[in-house]
Amino acid sequence: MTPTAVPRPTDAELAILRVIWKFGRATVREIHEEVLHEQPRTGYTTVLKLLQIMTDKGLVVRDESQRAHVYAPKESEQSTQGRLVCHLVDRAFDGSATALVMQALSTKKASPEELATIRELLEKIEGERR
Amino acid sequence: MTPTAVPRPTDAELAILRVIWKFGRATVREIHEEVLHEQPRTGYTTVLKLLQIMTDKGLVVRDESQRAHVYAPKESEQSTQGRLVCHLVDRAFDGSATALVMQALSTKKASPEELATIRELLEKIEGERR
DNA sequence: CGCCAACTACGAAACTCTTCGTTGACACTA
DNA sequence: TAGTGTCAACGAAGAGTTTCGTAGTTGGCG
Repeated sequence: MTPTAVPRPTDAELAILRVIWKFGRATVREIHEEVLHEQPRTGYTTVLKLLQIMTDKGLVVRDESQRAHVYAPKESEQSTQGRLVCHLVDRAFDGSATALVMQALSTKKASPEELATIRELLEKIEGERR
Repeated sequence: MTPTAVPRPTDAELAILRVIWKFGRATVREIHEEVLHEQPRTGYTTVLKLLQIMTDKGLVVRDESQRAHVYAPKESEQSTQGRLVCHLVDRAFDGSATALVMQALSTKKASPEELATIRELLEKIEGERR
């Protein structure tokens, strides 16, 4: 099955996607070992099964030319994150991305450097408005 | 059962929470009619069942003094949103709230007024740093 | 009182998510 | 070639989510 629209990844799937994004491409074993750092109680076959499901869903693509299959993301990290943000905004913030931004800024601490980066982006957006 | 920690609401639960937040408190019928505007194919008993589950989970509190029970949020809208944002930040943004903010600002459009509001918050945060 | 409408409660079905045990295939090596 | 370790595939179990049909309860009214 090859769905046209890439679905939202689940929590366990995201844990795997984070590793694949980090490495670019990786085998099941590499992913498994990396996942163990975050979730020490994860079985190898659990990761494998997830990857098979994710391949069916179209979240990752699989290179089977080697014995140890190599997995790569189908979509960029940004695209996936964007979809997740949109979903949360619609679900919990009545469609207002600004409300989410305010919430995020209030809740979690950002370093001065990060604040400066956000400020730059703000100015860039405001600049484009004119 | 009365769990100590309030869990994250599911998607269907959030649709109901949005209505309750909007009204402050509401009966099943009121919630159902409001939900119909967004999800036209939702049965009355579906909403009722969800509310019963949400009561068990501690997402809402129920006033049974009237025949038509009245539901109210257990937690504020902000607290719930904060928890959801934290979860997404951890799951998909490697713990960086800034990355999520950047993504949200890039993806969805904000009005000049909203941008100004965000800018104010930024300055307030930067001010507290000193 | 007896009926109707509105309401809650219950249980089950269908579906997804997550996990893992088992199996069989493959390759290296002694 | 027989044994050992690594790998993917498969199936199933258990939990959670979502939906809704059905049943039982309650209040009001003729």
